[in-house]
Amino acid sequence: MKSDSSFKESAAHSPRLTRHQQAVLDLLHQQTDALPAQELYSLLRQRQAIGLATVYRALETLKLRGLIKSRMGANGEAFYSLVVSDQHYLTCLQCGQSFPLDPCPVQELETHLQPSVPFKIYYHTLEFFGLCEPCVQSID
Amino acid sequence: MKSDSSFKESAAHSPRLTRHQQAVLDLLHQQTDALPAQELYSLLRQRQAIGLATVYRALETLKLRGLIKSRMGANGEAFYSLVVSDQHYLTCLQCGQSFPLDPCPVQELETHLQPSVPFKIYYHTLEFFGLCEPCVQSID
DNA sequence: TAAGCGAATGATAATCATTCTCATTATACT
DNA sequence: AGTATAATGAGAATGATTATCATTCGCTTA
Ligand SMILES: [Mn+2]
Ligand SMILES: [Mn+2]
Ligand SMILES: [Zn+2]
Ligand SMILES: [Zn+2]
Repeated sequence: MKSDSSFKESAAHSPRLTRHQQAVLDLLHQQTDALPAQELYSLLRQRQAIGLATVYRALETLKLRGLIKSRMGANGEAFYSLVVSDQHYLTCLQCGQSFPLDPCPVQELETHLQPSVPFKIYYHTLEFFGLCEPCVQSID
Repeated sequence: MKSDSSFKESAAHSPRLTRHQQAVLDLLHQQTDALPAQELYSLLRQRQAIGLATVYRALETLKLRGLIKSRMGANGEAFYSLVVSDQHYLTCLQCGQSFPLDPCPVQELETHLQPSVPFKIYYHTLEFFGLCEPCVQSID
């Protein structure tokens, strides 16, 4: 059998992913950082014909299935990544720079929390905000 | 002396808050939940003349001073609240409903983290996403 | 107190990510 | 193949936020 670079979903009752939904998911598998929808759209267009609305709809579908997640950036754009990725940041309110933080400090918490709530948890967001060293000084 | 319902800022080097900035801060002191800028604008207008742009600028100023914080809602609108408030939610990806979660599970973590990073932490965001009980079933 | 000046304000236009519309096309099933 | 259903794409619409820019405010100084 020949190798298959796509990542198939094995969910029991969910309908199969469409070609475009699969393409979006595959693309996210190749990324190390979360990307905005518009950026994913540009990257996808380099390889195939696809509409922007379709990208947004695919992202919505994948998110409802618990395969990907999104975090809202400061300027109202959403950044998408795989649910399995688990990266958090310190973000400067002044210059906007983000500094990665690892490991995830709430992974264990989520595991403990899940059994105690009537809610199926897919993922979490966690971010710290403040001022980076250079910006703290430039405020004076 | 007569009582003063406003909340004065005692920062050492920061310029005094303007009348409108103070009004925004006072209004946030009266809220139990985070509110979007547009909503704060409506509430403020009931008591005084003020421009929408001024509300946004006041919120930005107050945030840079570490007095208030904001979290981005799913639809791209920011919700503002006092930094001292510390409330997190479980949010359903399907119906959008939010369920409060207390106490804050990372307050202690933030305290431990602060000394180990070259960054002045003002506040954090933490949110869990997934499906609420009714929505889990309606998915099938 | 009057003049001067930089910051703050407000009305409005511009921006821009996201969502909506609807006609067209692909897919699943008989 | 023929029909029902879902997906797609082009472009318009939406709506929160930001940028403009002329005016006003607050404060210092003569
Ligand atoms: Mn995490
Ligand atoms: Mn908290
Ligand atoms: Zn910074
Ligand atoms: Zn729900």
